[in-house]
Amino acid sequence: MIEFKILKKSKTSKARVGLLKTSHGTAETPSLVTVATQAVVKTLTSEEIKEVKSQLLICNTYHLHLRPGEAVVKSHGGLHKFMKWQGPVMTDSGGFQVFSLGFGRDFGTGKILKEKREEDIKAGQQPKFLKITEDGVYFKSYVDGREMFMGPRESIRIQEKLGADIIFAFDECTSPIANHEYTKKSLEKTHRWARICLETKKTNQALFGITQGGKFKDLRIKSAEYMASLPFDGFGIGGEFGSNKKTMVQMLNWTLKELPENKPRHLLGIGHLEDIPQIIKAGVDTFDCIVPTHYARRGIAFTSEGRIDLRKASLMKDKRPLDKNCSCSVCQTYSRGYISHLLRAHEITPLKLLTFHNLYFFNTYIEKLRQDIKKGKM
RNA sequence: GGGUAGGUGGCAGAGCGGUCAAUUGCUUCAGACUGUAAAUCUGACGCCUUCGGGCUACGGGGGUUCGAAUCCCUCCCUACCCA
Repeated sequence: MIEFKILKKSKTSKARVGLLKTSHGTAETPSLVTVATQAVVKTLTSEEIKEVKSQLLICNTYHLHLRPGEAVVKSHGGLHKFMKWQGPVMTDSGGFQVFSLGFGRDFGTGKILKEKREEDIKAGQQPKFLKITEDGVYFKSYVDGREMFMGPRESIRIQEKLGADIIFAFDECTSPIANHEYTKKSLEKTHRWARICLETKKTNQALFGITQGGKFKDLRIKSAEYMASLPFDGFGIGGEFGSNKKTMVQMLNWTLKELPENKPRHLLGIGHLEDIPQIIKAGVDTFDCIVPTHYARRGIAFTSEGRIDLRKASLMKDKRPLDKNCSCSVCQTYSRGYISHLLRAHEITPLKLLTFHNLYFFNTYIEKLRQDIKKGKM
C-alpha cells in the first residue's frame, strides 16, 4: 500500500508538495520518475541511481514479460531485490506498447504530434503489427517473433509477480492522429479494462488507473470522471497530448480537475525540461520521461544554459564542465572536451557520464521547484 | 634487372565502353527524439548555379571510339615474388 501526504499547496497554482510513502521508502513529490524499462536505468548501477537523487523508478511490464519473464524476476524476490534498488518502484502496464508498437510505429508518431498529418485513425482500424480486441492485445514479440497476448488480467498478474510498489492499469494509449470516434471507443475499452484490473489484483500493491481522452475535451473529462469514480490508489494521465505545449497543459487541466485531490497523479511519459514547471503547476505529482536518459545516449547534456550537443567537434577543446552550476560528480571531474572526445570515439563511458549528469540535473532542478512551492514562490 | 598484381572522391572499397559526379561502409557536417523494439534514425557530403543546368573529375600524357573510370600505347608510383 501507499500513503500520500500533501505537505503544501501553492496559492498561485495547482502545484503541491507532498510525500509518497511506499513500503520501500518515501519519495518527495513532485518528482521525476526515472525510467528503468528493463529493470535498469540504462548505463547506471543502482548505487548510481541513488547518487543522481532519483527517488523512484518505473519499469515496464511488457518488456520484462518478454525478457527475462516475470517468473525470473519473481524467483529473485521481485524487482527491488533483482535490481538491488530498495527505493519505490512503479511498473507501467504495457499499455504504452499498444501504441508505440502499434499505430505509433505505423505512422511514425509519438504522443505529441510534431507536424501536421493528413492521415487519421478511424474507429475499427487496426495497427499493422498487433491486434487490439475487446479482451486485450495480440503482440508479436520483438525478441523471438512469437505471438503474445496481453490484456488487463495478464498485465496485472505479471505486475503482481514483478512486485513493484505502484502498478498501472492496462490501457490503450491513443495516437495523436486518432479521430474522436476512435479515441472514444478506445477509452471506453480502457475503462472496461480498468475495472478488470481492479477485480484481478490480489496483492496490496497500489494500483493506478490511467485516464485517456486524447486532445478531446469531452473525452478527457469523461475519462477522468470515470476513473475517479473507481477505487484506485492514484491516477496516471495517459494518451496523446495534441500538437503543442499549450494544448498539453489545457488537456491536463481538463483531466486533473476531475481527479480527487488527495490521491497522487502521475503524468505518463512527459517531462522535457521546459514542460516540468507547467505540469507541476497543473497539479501533477509524479511524471516519468525518457528524455534525460535517452538524450544522454544521443550525446545531449541538459544544462542551466540549455542543451549541449557533445558530438560537436567544436567542443573538443572545451575544458569547462558540462554545467558550471552543477555539483554532480561528472561536472566536478570531467570536461566537455573529454566527453566529446569519448563520444566521437564511440566509447561507452560518455553515455554513462551524460546519463548521470542529466538525471542529476533534472532531479536537482525539480528539487528546487519543490523548494519554491514550499516557500510560496511558485 | 625480370615477373605478377595494382593505382577511383577525406579513408576503405565497388564499378570494368554509354543509364557514372561514380554502389556501399566509415569519417565529417546538420537535424530529430516526451508511459525507451532507441549507444538510434533522417538528411547533406567535387566546384558553381537565376536550381533548368554548367564546369572539373577515377595516377600523368597520348590514342581508339559518336561516347572512356572502363579498351590500346607510354611514363610515373605502390605491393609481393624471382635474381
